[in-house]
Amino acid sequence: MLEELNQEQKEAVTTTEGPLLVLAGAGTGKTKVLTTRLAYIINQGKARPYECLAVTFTNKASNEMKERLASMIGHQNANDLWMGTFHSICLRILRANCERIGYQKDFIILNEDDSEKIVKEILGDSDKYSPKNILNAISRWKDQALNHLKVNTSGSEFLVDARNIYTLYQKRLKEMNALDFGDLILNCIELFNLDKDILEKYQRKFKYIMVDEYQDTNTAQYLWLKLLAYGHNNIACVGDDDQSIYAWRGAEIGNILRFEKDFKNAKVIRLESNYRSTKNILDCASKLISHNEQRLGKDLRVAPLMNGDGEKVMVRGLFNDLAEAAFISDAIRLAINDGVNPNKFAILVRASFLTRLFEEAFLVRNIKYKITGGLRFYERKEVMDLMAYLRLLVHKNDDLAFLRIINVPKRAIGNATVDSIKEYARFKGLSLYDGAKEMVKEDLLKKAASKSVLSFINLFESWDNELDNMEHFELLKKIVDEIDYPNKMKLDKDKTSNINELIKSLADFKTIENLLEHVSLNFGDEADKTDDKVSIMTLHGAKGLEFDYVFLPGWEDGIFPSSRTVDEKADEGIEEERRLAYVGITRGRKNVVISFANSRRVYDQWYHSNPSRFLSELPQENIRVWLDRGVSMRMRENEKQY
DNA sequence: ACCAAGGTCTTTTTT
DNA sequence: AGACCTTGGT
Ligand SMILES: Nc1ncnc2c1ncn2[C@@H]1O[C@H](COP(=O)(O)OP(=O)(O)OP(=O)(O)O)[C@@H](O)[C@H]1O
Repeated sequence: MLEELNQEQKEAVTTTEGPLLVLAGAGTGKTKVLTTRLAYIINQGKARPYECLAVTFTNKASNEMKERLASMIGHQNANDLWMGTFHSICLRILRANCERIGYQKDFIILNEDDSEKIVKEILGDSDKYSPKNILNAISRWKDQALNHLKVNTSGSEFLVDARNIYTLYQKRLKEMNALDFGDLILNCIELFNLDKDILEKYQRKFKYIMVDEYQDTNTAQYLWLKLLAYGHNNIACVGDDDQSIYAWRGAEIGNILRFEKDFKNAKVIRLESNYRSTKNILDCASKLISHNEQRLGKDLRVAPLMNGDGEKVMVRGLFNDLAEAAFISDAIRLAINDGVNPNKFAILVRASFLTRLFEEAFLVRNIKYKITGGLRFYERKEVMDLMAYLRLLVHKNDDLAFLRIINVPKRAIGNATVDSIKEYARFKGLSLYDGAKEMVKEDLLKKAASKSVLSFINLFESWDNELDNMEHFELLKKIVDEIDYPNKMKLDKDKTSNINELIKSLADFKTIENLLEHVSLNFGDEADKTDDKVSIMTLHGAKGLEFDYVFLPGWEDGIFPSSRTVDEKADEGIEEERRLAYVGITRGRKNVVISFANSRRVYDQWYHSNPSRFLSELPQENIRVWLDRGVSMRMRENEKQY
């Protein structure tokens, strides 16, 4: 097990006691070290699997690590580990203990859409603020582990208002027995602070704690870890400050910078041998990231006896975005014809709308691809609608689900009726569903509306009766039929097939609640990595992955670095964009191609675009430049920008 | 309560 | 361009 590792890696694996930080650049085997370390602890008998807590950044990463561990420590052991994202682990702890902080065990988890609707409702007619901005403020507070009582508003009118809305928002959530995403961590911390017995139980339980991608943890996650690590003080974090790319979501690069101060007697191990990429790729990445000021600074070199110089990184300038997509997809087509597996290629873009052109180019050339990022399956309107039926079916107090579907498809229940139901339910302290039911019984609605509402309720009561006798996916099929969804909503073929997909996927879950939870935690649609497809994804989505051939299109000022970041966050923003570029380049094993286009269509309008400033930060001796006629790598002044 | 017409935003990244 | 929302007429 240890023989595959170098000296420093071995040291990191066998240093099991006390706080440990593995600080190392891309491709140095941080994840591999973490995985091996976990196996080492189990195989040495230092702890039982359920005494180990391992936090990964995504659910996908967690599944992959579990899979690799299964071959090292056995399937059963791998499954018994407490492994998952911060959110899924906190959820597990809260399900078991949430009554202590005033929630019922079957609390629901709201998605962003739901949260926004609640904020909108609180804001009412006022359009002083956008719900998005308010919700963003609330989420960032939660990332900092600040509940609505702790928020410091320091005089700004916006912050004061946002704080007041935060208070109302939490009240509303509690009424619905609901938590949002950020609450999972915040409430877990509050549970620990409130009940020392519960905290101590988990402190004793988790003999070893391990965290991947530590550079992208937020304050709340740090505090949570600190509470748990207080027991055995065995906490190992791995990360790379140069790969911190989630500050916009509340991640605190300070966590990794402060590690030695936060955890007394911490040992820091640096890994400097890169086992992934060629020298040309590494030199490009290192030079680029050296333009950042805020960094710890690390060396990165090709591991001995590995890879070698390889080919130079190509910088390709093209006339427009279509030519760029054609160039890349032609290159991939040719390589596939030569027998290269499509899954060796990745196209990594700054923003998900940039995947569009590649999708089209691939379809024309008959190249198999998979797109990750952008609108996810469970975020599609038609899927969310039907999920709302399932939500209301299992939780009659899910008011948001009720509001979503009470008149979808149209059943002649308009705003006036819904408002009167809201008012009545609020007055009586009932859920909207129960309120509506009672209003029908007491004959409090207009005649036509009453009839429609009754038939809505009757549908649910009939489905309730089937809940125990019928396979869930068949019940969903029945629901779709009875409300005549595809027909009434005039769904096209794609959307109808999404519905069927949803019905099929429900068959994989024991209960409807399982499906709902799976969706809330953003477990993807488990695309198997075994399939032979080109990956098209955002740079953020590519974190932790590696590919033989990596294409990085759209290196244009305004797109990458994104104009929004530049406007809003100036230097700090640019540095994070540069880290994103570093992440992109270091995904490549053999070959990296960076490209930019002179003009690009955005919102159906043509814009001239300047080459990204990052291009001029690459070392001349490691790149090979190929520009179309009339395309220059220098910036043009005074052109129309995005 | 519904619908058609017109207006507006959209695309930064996601647990 | 297209999705989404508001508006005013029915
Ligand atoms: N000692 C080693 N010998 C051979 N290959 C290694 C060794 N250590 C790591 N590797 C390989 O190097 C690659 C990168 O490893 P890994 O993904 O663990 O790095 P990482 O530091 O987590 O990277 P990143 O920060 O970019 O996500 C993997 O393919 C891994 O198998």
